[in-house]
Amino acid sequence: MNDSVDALPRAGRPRSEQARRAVLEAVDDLLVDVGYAAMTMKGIAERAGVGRQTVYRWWATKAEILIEACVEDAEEELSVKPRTDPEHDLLAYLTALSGFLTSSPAGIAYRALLGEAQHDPAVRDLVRAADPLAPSARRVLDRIRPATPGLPDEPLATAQLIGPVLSHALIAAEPLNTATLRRHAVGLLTAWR
Amino acid sequence: MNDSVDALPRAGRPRSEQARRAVLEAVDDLLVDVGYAAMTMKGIAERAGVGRQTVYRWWATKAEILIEACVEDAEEELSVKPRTDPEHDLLAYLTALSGFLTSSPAGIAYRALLGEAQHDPAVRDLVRAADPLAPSARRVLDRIRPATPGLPDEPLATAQLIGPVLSHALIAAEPLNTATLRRHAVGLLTAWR
Amino acid sequence: MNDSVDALPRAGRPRSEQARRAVLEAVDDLLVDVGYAAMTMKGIAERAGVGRQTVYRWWATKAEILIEACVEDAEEELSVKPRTDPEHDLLAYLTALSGFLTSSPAGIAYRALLGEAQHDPAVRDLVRAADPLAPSARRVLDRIRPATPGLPDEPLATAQLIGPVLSHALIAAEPLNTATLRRHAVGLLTAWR
Amino acid sequence: MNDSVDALPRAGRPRSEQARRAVLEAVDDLLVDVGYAAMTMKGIAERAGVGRQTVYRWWATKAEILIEACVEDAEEELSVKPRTDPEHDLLAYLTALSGFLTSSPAGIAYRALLGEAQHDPAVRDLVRAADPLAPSARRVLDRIRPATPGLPDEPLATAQLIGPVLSHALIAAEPLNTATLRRHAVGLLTAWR
DNA sequence: ATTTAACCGAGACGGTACGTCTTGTCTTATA
DNA sequence: TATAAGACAAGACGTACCGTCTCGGTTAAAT
Repeated sequence: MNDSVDALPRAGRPRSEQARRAVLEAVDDLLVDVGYAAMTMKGIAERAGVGRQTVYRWWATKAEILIEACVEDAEEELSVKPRTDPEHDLLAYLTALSGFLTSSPAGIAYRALLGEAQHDPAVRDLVRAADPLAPSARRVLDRIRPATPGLPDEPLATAQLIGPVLSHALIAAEPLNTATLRRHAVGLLTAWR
Repeated sequence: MNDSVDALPRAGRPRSEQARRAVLEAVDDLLVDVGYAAMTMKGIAERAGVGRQTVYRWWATKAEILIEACVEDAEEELSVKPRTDPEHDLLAYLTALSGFLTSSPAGIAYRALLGEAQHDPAVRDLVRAADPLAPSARRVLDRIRPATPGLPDEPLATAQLIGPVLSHALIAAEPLNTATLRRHAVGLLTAWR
Repeated sequence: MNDSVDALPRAGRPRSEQARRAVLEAVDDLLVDVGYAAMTMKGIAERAGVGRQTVYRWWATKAEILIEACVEDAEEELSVKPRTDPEHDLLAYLTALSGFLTSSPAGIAYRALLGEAQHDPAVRDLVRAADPLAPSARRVLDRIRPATPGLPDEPLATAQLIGPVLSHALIAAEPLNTATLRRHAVGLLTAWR
Repeated sequence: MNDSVDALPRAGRPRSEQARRAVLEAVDDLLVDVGYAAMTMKGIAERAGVGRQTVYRWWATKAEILIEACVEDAEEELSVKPRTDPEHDLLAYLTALSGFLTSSPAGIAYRALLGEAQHDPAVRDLVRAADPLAPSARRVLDRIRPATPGLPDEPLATAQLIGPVLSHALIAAEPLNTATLRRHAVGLLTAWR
C-alpha cells in the first residue's frame, strides 16, 4: 500500500478529516451513554455536529461506523507482551481478553457488533472481515506452539482458547475471575501438550 | 408457583389460547422469513391475524415472545440420550449443540436473543433466567463426572464445553465439522481426567 | 345528503374531529404568519400539535388542506345581499371580490392556491373543482340578467366580470379603488345592455 | 446605466457567456420537461453542465433565471402588427395574448412566475418590474384611442383588456376560443366608445 | 336470563427515526 | 478571478413502526 503516492488529487472539496473524527468519537460516546439500541444515525450526526448526509455519504449503517471506531483499539488492547512460560503467556492473554470484553469501550462495541451480527448477515460479514480477536489469539498460539505439540488446527485452537471467555462475557456480561482463567489456561495446556 | 391450582377463574372473557398460539407461530415464521431485525410488533400482529393490543397485552417486546416460543424446543432438541463411554457422550451432545445453534429454528432464535442481549440489559436478564443451554450441559457433565476427576467447578466446565461451539456459531454461523467436534471432546477429556 | 344515516360505523378508532380542526386552523395561521412558500407539512403538524402521519393520512399536500380550510369562508364572504339596481349590485359584488382577494385570509389562500395551480396540475384540478369564485359570480349575473339582454354566455360573462379585478390582485396585490370599480361596473352594463 | 461604455476590463477570468447561455437554455428545457415546481437550482446546474456556485453567483433564485429567460420572448410574441379597424386590432392582440399564455414556452414561464409571485413578494416585485404584458397592451390601446373616447384611465383599461383572458388562462390553462375573443373585443369597444 | 368484565379485531392517535433530497456555502484544482 | 467538482451543515420530505387510545363486538363467569 502507498496511499499517499497513489492518491491522485480528485476534483472538488476533499473529505473533511475533522468530520470523520467527530463522527467516530460521537459513536464511542453514544455507545457508552445510551447503548447500541438507542444509538441512531440521526443522533450520531447531531452529537458529532455534522450533517446527516455526511454520515450517510461515508457509512451505510451505525455498525459500519462502530467497527471503524473500534478495530484499532481492539488490536492494541489485546496485544499482551510475551511471557517466558506458556502458562503465564496464556493467562496474560485470557485476562486481557476478559477485561476487554467486559470493561473496555472497544470491547463493548465488539459485543454489540457481534450481537447485531446475529440479526443482520451484512454485519456478520463486516465483523468476520475485520475479525478483531483472531490476530491477537493467533500470536499467542504461535508463541506457545513449540511447547504444545498437540495444539489442534484452526479454527479449533482459537475456539478453545477464546470461546469459553467470550461465551461467558456474552451471556453474563461479567469477567471470569483470575483463578478460573488460570484453571482454563492450565486445562488448555494439559489438552495440547 | 402453582398456577394451575391458584388460578381462580376470573370474571370476564378468558384469554384466547388461539390468539396466543397464532402469535408464537407468527414469530417463528417471521424469524425465518425476514430475520430478527426486520421483525416488528406490528408485523407479528398482522401475520398472526391478531390485534396489536392483544400482542402488547401479553408481551412487552418481541424478545419476550421469541423466548417463550423457543425455550421448550431448545430443551428438547438438546436432550441427547446417554452413551456408554464419555467421549461418545460428549460428542453426541456437542453435535446436537452445534446443529441446534446453526440449523434449528429454536437455535437461531436463541442466537438472535443472545444478540439482542448485547444491546438490551432487560433481554440479557430474560435470557439468563430462561438459560436454555445450561441444563442440558449440566446433565452431560454430571454423567461423565465419574470418569473425569479433574472436571472444574462451574461456570468453567460449562464454558469450556459449550464456549468453543457457541463462539464459532456466533461468529461464523456455521457448524464445526464432526472431526473438529471429536477433537474438542477428546481435548476436554484429556484436560479433565 | 344524510350522512348520519348512511354512515355505517367502521371498525377501529374513529377520526378525531379535534385533530381535523387543529390542522385547518394551523394552516390558516401559518399562511398569515409565514406565507405559503414557507409553510411545510412538518410545520403544520407541529403547529397543530398533531402527528405528521395524521396529516398525511387525510391530506396529500398542503394545497389540499388549504383548499378545505378556505372554501367555506370564500362562499360566505362573497355572498353580497342583492341591490335594487344592477349598477349597485355589480359594484357591491366587485367591492367584496376586490377586498376578498387582497385582504381576507381566505382570499389570500385562494391566491396562493391559484399560484400553486400554475406549478402543479393536480392543484389546478383541485381549484377548478372547488371553484370558490364562480358560484357567487353566477348569482350576481343571474340577478342582473333581466336588465342586460346582451349578457354573453359563459365563460365570457364571468371572465369579464371578475377577470380585471382578479388580474389586478394577482399582479399588484392591491385592491382597485372604488371609483375604478364603479367605472368597471358601468362599462360592463354598457357592453351588456 | 451604460454598462457597455463604463465597463472597464476587470482583473481575473471574465464571466463565461457560454455558461450563461447554458443555464438559460436549461431553465427553458426543464420548465417544459418537469415543470416549475420540480425545477431546482441543483437540477438546473446539472442540466446546464455548470457548477452550482456559478448559478448562485449570477442568480439568487430560479425565478430570476426564468424571468431573464422569458422577458424578451414575451415582448416579441405579443407585438402584433397594427390593423386598420379597432375591432380587428383588438382581436389580433387578444388572440396573440391567449395563445401566448396557454401555448408559448415564454407564456407558460410567465404564468409560473405570476404563480410564484403569490407565494413570494420578491418575485412579485421582479414580475412587476419586468411587466411583460403591459407594454404591448399599452401600444394597442394607444392605437385605438382615437376611436374610443370612453377609454378609461389606467390601470382599468389594461385590466379590462387582458384580465378576462389572463384569468381564464390561469384558472383553466386553456385558451378562449376565437368567437369568445371577438365577443370580448366587441364588448370592450361598446363600453369604450 | 341478565349483567358484568375482560377479551377480541381494527385502526387512528402523537411521536420519532428512517434514508433521500435540495438548499446555499465552502474548499479544492484548473484555466 | 471564474470555473466544474463535490463535500459541508441544515432541515423538509414522505414512510414505517412505536406504544397508546378508542371504537364496536364477543365470550363466559357471576349474578
